[in-house]
Amino acid sequence: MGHGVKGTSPSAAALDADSAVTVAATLQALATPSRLLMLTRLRQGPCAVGELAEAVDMEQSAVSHQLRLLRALGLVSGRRSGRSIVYSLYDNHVAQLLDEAIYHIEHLGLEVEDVPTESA
Amino acid sequence: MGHGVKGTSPSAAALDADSAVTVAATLQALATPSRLLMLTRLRQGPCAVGELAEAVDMEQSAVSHQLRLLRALGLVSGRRSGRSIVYSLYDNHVAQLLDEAIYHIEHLGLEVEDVPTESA
DNA sequence: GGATCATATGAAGAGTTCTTCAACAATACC
DNA sequence: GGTATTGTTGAAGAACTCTTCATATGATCC
Repeated sequence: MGHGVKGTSPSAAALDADSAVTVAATLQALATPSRLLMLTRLRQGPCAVGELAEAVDMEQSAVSHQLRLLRALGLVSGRRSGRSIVYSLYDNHVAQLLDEAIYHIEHLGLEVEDVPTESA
Repeated sequence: MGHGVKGTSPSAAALDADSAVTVAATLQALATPSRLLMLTRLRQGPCAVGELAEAVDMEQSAVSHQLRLLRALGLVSGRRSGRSIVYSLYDNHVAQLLDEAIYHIEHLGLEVEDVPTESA
């Protein structure tokens, strides 16, 4: 069936209102196709801005704006190298977060189910 | 330090534009404090709408609207029980996604770092 | 120094999203 | 049946997000 959660397992996530805000802000960063593409590209290895823009097919300016967001959240970091600036994922937590998010989501009970409240 | 990604590890997440949209949509569902609180509450066990509203301190109507979204994405499901409707996380992928997201994010290089592009 | 390349930044507009309020629906109780 | 309870739904507005265009900064090359 693919349904039903085991109940409160040991590592159940608990969250106070404050952490919720922080966590939400970070997840927001992964919640856009453009950023997700940028991040998965970076997950494969460091990459300069222009290159990145091409890889994900966005304007360079747009990429730069998004990079700023990602930087502010501590998800990526950039180092200048000659004229370009090379970005990478900040650390392995970011890489794993990405991997796991994608993995779980692709194994979910495939989107779009809207029957509001049907009784058997 | 706490920096640097090992490069392309075996399970590197790859994503085409289409999946990116799907994944982003789902992550969007986790990217709001209200929904995050609702989900972590549900992660502890099933719960009726009213109860949930109280638990996360939101208006019932607001909760209902968000539940609809979560339902549409296949993250939660509701079963009528008498007058109330009891919601639960849809399956373990959802629970794990939540746990892992929270875990990784709480172990990230703590938010807000804005130095745009510093050279060494 | 002046031109050029690579990136960042600011402002503005279109499009979304979240919440609230008011009304509606389904169930239970008497 | 009528009334109370519990949830859902729709409309409307405020707030926020993403992209684009134009311009600015910093580094390199001649």
